[in-house]
Amino acid sequence: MKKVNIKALAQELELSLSTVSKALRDSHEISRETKQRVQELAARLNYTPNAYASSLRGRKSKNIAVIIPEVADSFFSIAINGIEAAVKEKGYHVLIYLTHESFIREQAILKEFQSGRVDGVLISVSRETTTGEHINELIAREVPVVFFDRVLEEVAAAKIVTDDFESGYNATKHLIDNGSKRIAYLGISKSLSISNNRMEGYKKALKDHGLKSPGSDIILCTTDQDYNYKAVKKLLQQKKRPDGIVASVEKLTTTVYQVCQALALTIPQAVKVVCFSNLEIATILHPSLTTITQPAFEMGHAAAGVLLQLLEKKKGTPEKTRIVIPSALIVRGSSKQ
Amino acid sequence: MKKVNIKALAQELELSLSTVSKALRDSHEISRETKQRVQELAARLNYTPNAYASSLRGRKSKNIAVIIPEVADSFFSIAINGIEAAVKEKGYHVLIYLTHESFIREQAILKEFQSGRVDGVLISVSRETTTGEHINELIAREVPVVFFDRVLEEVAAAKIVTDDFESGYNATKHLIDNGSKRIAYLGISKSLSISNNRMEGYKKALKDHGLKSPGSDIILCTTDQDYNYKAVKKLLQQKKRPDGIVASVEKLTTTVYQVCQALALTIPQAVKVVCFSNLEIATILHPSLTTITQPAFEMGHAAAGVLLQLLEKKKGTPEKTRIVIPSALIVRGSSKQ
DNA sequence: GTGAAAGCGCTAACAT
DNA sequence: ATGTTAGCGCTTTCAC
Repeated sequence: MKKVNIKALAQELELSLSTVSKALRDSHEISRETKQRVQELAARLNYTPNAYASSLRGRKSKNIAVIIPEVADSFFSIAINGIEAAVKEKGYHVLIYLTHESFIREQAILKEFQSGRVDGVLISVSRETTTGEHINELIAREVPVVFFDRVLEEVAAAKIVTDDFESGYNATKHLIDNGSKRIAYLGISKSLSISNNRMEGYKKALKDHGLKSPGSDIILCTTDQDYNYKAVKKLLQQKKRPDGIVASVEKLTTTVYQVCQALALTIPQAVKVVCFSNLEIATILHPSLTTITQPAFEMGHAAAGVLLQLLEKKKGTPEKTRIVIPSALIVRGSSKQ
Repeated sequence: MKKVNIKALAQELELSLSTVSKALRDSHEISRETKQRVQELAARLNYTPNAYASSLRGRKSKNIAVIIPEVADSFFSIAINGIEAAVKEKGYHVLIYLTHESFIREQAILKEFQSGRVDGVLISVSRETTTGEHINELIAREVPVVFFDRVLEEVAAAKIVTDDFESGYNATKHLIDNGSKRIAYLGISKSLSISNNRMEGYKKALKDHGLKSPGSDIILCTTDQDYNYKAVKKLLQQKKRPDGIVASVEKLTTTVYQVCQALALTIPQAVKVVCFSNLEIATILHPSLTTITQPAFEMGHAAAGVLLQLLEKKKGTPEKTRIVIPSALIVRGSSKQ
């Protein structure tokens, strides 16, 4: 099939390239009549402009990158829905990049954005990421970056987050209110903003209620589920074991339930559990799972919204918007008194 | 920051554009010495070629599109992992498009690919899709298309599928073997390949074992979870209700468990359940869920592999590869005798 | 109201 | 071994 580009249209209509181009973009300097002829033919031949040719001229590809640790995770997949919803209206396209929690990959991915593959970047950093050099470099090249969920405070860029500290606090307080005396915290990184903030909230709640947390009650989980299983098992096999668990990420739900089952510890009688999770299926677990549910869709949607604003405006000073969308504690069976 | 492009490099080194270009691509017609100088400077200035400029010349953007109904679904999100793994090595980038099960959106999305935004397309069609016109049009424009999971048989393109018929058969037979006498099937579309094939397997299994299925035992679920809940409830409230359920998609798991709980029907004693699902969490449901688990990662990986082959080869006749990767029946508590 | 021509960044055919 | 040039498809001055 011969390709239909502006040149083809122009020849067919016996007009010049520029007239056709202008007509297609509905320029006021083209007569109504000509516009109509052009647009009609374009529709008939199913003309679609070559996005990257315009990109080359105007240095905007209408592509944005979304960099996340993982897709197979309800928070991130729902966030993508939000991003897509916001972006679609404005005609942008979404490129997905997975770091699999590796800083090296994150760097390599960002490197590719230095010459116009995408107009802007939405990122939730890997759990290994401790420095923002790679991101600053991108910003220096005038590629707008917006963080969502997992942010790097040291980088001056817009950030969309949830109230991690408060959520950690609330989750912990909820367990205390329901009778837990010794509460463990399952985190995923020493450096990650969300994990840390949630942990600080946890510590504050303990402190406010006169409870102490032996260092051994805080566990950093890894991407290796076997390792996590063993670590949690060890935690719950102690003579004086915790009677409450705050799990800071969804992936740990299965681990906690499995370990409890293996050790014949009944939830919530022996151990009460709250998990940060967006899994719809939490309702049908046994017992149903008390969760801190993050506004995943809204966060994705807001992050994309801010990025689009940055993109459509003239790129003045990098905006330092900060939006906080609260999470909700949804009480279910796993934390019952 | 001033942009570093080939021209900048050339000026700095006092070489011509083409020499630099060739040196960067490690051409044999450039002296070792020059190559070294060029590559050194490029590294130092952090030069990244503008992908879309090369795209314009060579009409390949190194972008591929993945079109799926939904990301917040374990099958599709795991499939994306497989796609990403296959594609990354070869330096391709992944654009994600969600149809939300709408045919109209699917058409609109494909339309955008007619002029080089992506080099190739991986698609799992929406449940509303019954015709392949939009896809054929793309193929006519020489954009390679590979189907995975949800295919359209009428379109001549490569297809990566799982053994849906056999899986439907096995799931049903498994329930029969475990004592179910009346088995319902929850599908999602009259036209969709997977739902149909699974249903045909279900019907065949019933027939082979001398069981009949009143038409009312086959329910087509929608994207409206409330509707589904009511439909399944109605199904199980009948005087002579089914004692087995084959649910053809993951989203229906929650519905089935909730309805059973609401009606005080114990799984598996009152109703046995098998669900097509890749949810890791199936193991900790109560009872744990018997599943048909699809090779999601492998299917995504294989589909991307075939597409890359199509892309790297000369685009001769559109290959009609068909790869079938079997699913596995994983027996757990929900179907116990 | 329409057209000619330059140029976005890069590559490849064609000199030298 | 290195350089010159044309052109990918499109937009945008700048002429007419």
